[in-house]
Amino acid sequence: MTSHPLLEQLNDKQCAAVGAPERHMLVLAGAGSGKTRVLVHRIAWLMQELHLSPYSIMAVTFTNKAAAEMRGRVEDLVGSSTRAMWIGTFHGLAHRLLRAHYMDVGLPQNFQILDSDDQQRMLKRIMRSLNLDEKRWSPKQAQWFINAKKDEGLRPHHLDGYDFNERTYKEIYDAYQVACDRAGLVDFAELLLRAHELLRDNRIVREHYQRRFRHLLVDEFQDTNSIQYAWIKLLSGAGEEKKEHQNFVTIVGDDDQSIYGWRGAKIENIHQFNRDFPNVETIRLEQNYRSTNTILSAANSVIANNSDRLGKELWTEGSTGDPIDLYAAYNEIDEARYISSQIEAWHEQGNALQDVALLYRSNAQSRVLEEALLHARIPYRIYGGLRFFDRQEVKDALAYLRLLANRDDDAALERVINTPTRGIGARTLDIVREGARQRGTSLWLAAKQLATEKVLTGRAANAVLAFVDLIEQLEDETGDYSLGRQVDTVIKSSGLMAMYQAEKGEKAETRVENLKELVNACDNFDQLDRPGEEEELSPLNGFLAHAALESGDEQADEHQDAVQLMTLHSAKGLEFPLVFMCGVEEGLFPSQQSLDEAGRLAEERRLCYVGMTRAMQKLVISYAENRRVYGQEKLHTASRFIAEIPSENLHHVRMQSRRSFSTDTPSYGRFHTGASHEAFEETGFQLGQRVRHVKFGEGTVLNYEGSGPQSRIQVNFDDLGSKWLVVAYARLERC
DNA sequence: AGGATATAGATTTTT
DNA sequence: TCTATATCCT
Repeated sequence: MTSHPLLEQLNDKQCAAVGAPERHMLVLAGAGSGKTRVLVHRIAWLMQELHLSPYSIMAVTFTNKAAAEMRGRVEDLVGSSTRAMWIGTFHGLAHRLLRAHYMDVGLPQNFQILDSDDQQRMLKRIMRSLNLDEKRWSPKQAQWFINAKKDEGLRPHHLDGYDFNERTYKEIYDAYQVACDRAGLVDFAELLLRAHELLRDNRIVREHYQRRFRHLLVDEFQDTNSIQYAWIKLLSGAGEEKKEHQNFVTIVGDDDQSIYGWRGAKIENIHQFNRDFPNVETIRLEQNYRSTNTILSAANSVIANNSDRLGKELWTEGSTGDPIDLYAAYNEIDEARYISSQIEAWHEQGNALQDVALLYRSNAQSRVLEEALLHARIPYRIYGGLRFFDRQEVKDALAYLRLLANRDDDAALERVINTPTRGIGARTLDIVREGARQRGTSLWLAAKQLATEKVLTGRAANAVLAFVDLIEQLEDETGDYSLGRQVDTVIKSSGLMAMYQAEKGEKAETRVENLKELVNACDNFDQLDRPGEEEELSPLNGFLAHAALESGDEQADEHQDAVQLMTLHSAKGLEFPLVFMCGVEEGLFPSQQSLDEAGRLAEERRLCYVGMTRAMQKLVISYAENRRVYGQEKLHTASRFIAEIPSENLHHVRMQSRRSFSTDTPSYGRFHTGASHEAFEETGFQLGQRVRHVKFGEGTVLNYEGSGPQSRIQVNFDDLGSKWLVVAYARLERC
């Protein structure tokens, strides 16, 4: 292949993928192998070399962030607009399809999207109305059930309902769907399912898109669920007879980084792809441009313990690098302190804090880490908190807007009919709900009718009518306002702003700020600036869709130099020079629950692989031998994943560095107040160490008091439980 | 309507 | 142990 500007600075494998002739392709892209680069260059190649119009290309991702990055990089590369290209998330593109064909799928033009919080509230109401035993059936489980079925492409009538549980869930699913349909509401799973049904059942629509999209590219393919895969298959026309058009699908993914099986991702889709699509060329990207050799060989060794892999081994031309530090902490506080001391050392050597990531298995672990960072005055940022459009006050405001856009939106009405309180209590609402149920109408209409027909009387009727008036008047008044001004008026006239202003405390102040920020966001919301949104959609509906589908990840002050804290899951796709993997203990990572179910352990191991391969220069793994879990002190052992790392790649950190324990705040921490750690270590024992007693047998050092030979030491004996002993007399042996 | 008290439940997350 | 929510009071 002769050199081409698009192929410069790519390795052979990358070139093969970018410059391939038109065909189905499976790109197995290992961590840090330049996956996005390949995708972006491939799209540019299709346009520049194969002279394809951007109109005929669709690229699908899972997150908005990935979609935005891809579009930006393609535009930089080709230097022209990619507006006609469909680049987006599965949900975003499905939404687009439904908007364009709302009549074909039986939705009102102004249908709205329910996020998972809305969905849960909706289910709660429905389950109440079905008079289900609330002890036995929870909205959470019902939500899980329904979404799982939708992800499998199943409607209530597909369920046989043989067992009692399923029969009840089926009933809930049914009632929920009826309620959503009546209110013009679509949940996330429904977006995908409805779009799938549209393509499946409507030949004209399907063929239109098949003709249009000659090339389909799917990122993070290992995370696709059944309905997403079915979607791709339909769009590509795979397996269909007599086609006058030929479509090509490129999937990019890494089976070793599939960590979302628990929410329906089907790793098997990668295998299935080879069966469903003819003449697939598989290209492996195994050269890693991120990590040191040490980190890669450790990660390779760990993942090698999984079976059924497509097979891939990362390598690098880079240096060996430092060994992986392994710190066996006495407890979680010790672990956090060790980490913060290491970060201080890193920072003092002139390195940036934002280059450091602390990764943990579960969110609950962040608290202790935060305390230690706070104490050491190290700034930090936690990834994946509550997002802007998910905040209570913002959702309240949006619910008013939704009601303006669509009076039938029962979920929105329920949320704000008495927020702020306007004398419409539970009793009145019950009557309205019942009325709506009997008449088969929306809550809005029922409320209005019941109040006018004097079914509701006195104060209740007046309150309901006042609410009805408020909404109708708001629509009249703000109908031709700019979006920002409209929202501003709604927030003020509804009394929302006043309600939050009346509350006191820091929390209330932020809420007021957030409401103002929402007005700001509306002012800055420019639909014309949004590629792929050229279909007619009112500014209000455009903004509501934006809020539901892109709930706004980036928080403020992200430019401050700060350590990043996040779960292993949210670290996927990111990289950091220095990475700490914390709490690498049996029962925590792999998690206890994953040990019970087949296949889950392998996913935990992939998660470990993902975590390790985030590190560029240095990886530090730590675990605590004692950890408080739900208030209970528990003994933990090192995770099996640690034993899967070759010992030549590991460096066992034996002792605390001196400075890490020079803390002068005695109240900090639960243990060893008074004596210093160093003084204790003079006794020859360490916290967490295994010891043997002539009579009591073997045990682990838990705690100590005092220093020198007179110090007392607490040992948790394997057979007898914990005992306090005086070091000088106990004649303990190390073992 | 709001404040105090009981009780369950507690991986992982994007859209 | 901590938290979110449900229920019970006033």
